[in-house]
Amino acid sequence: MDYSRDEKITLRGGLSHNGRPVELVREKDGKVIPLAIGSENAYKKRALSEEDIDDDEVLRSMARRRKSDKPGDVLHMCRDCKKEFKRPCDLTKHEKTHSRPWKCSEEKCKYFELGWPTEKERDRHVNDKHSSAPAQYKCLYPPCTYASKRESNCKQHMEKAHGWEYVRSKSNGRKKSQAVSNSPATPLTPFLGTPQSTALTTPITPFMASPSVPLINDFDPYGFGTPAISLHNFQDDFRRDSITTDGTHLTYSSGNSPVEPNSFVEAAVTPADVTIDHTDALFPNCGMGSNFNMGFQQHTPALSTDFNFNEPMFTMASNQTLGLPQLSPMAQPDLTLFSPQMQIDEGFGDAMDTLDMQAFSRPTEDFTLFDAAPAGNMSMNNTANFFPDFNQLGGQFGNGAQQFDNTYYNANALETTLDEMLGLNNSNQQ
DNA sequence: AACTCTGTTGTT
DNA sequence: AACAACAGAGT
Repeated sequence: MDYSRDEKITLRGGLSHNGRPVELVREKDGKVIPLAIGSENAYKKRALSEEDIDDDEVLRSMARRRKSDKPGDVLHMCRDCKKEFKRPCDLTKHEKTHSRPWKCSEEKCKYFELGWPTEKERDRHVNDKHSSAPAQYKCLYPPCTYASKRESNCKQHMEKAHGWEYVRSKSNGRKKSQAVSNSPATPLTPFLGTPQSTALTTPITPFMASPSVPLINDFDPYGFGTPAISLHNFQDDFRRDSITTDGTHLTYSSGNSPVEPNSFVEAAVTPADVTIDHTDALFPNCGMGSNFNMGFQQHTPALSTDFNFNEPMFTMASNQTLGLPQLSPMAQPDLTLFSPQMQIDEGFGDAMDTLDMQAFSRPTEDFTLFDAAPAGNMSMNNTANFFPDFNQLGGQFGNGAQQFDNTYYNANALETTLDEMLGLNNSNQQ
């Protein structure tokens, strides 16, 4: 390695300075570059067998800096591979790709020694390689039979193979397109249709939607079609921690992967531009885990005028009406533990009386739905009111005061909708 | 700062 | 094309 005259080699750090051992660094052009320390963890780029990165790689890495990075930004450099990160926590995360502390439990597996950078990756690996019944994410465009153990791959498949367009819940640094944020035109273009929920497409799903269930007109700009709802066993721990929609779909996702075949309520939704992201508001302390979130994201302004709150927001297939939003194509992974009695033309009674209700059988108290709350906030203390069928059957939610964040939606409008919904439950079952 | 989700990109 | 690994960014 050549060093020019404008460089200097110095000792930096030390436990009293930055908590790290003193290291030899090279300073050049205002940059501080740690010198190689003979680490056994020298960064191997993706392929673990690849050779150590060379100077070209360092330059490429530098070139990848974003334009938005200001010159004064303090970058945090990995001592092993010299990669830089804007946030310390990103460096911390990156360093895990060297230490790989999460080990596979299978002794014969190479990842028993090697490990994974994150628990999630380790779990995903176990699902991929060592699970006797790995979770599967299925393509929801019938009759496509694609399935993947990876949710992201399934999503990618549906986007590429079927033109599925959905609004990301995170921009990941990319600017949201106008179409997403403001214009109804693009997201509502009905071109390719929208994948149906798992309940509609997977043979294993017992709760098939009735083809005769009418669309909810104003909520079906995609021709999304028959709403359906599935009630899967609530057994094991409930580890999904979010349900989101993107204007077209609701999506469950899991806080831990792989997900055991948990059960959950699943439904197809008419694609109102609604994002559910604060499930705690609907399921306070009902045994689904404290991180189970569902909430509402307000309709995009341009679409709001089309939002007909006089129409039922949620419905379900069969003869049931549950106050549940319909779900998304990604309401996955595949759930293999279905109760045989969960048939479409049966009520919930049989199933709900048994283990399916266990998750709802927490102690509870009665509350008033939308009890006196400050304007703009809805305190929703009796979640069971959202699920009168459950309630009638003896299912109960735990109590817990939750609030919707009214920055996400128009509280009055939603309340109106919910009133309609509840009214529908009482008098308009299909 | 950890966790989470998602996009990008390398590898198979 | 699909799988896999990891980084960027939001919560």
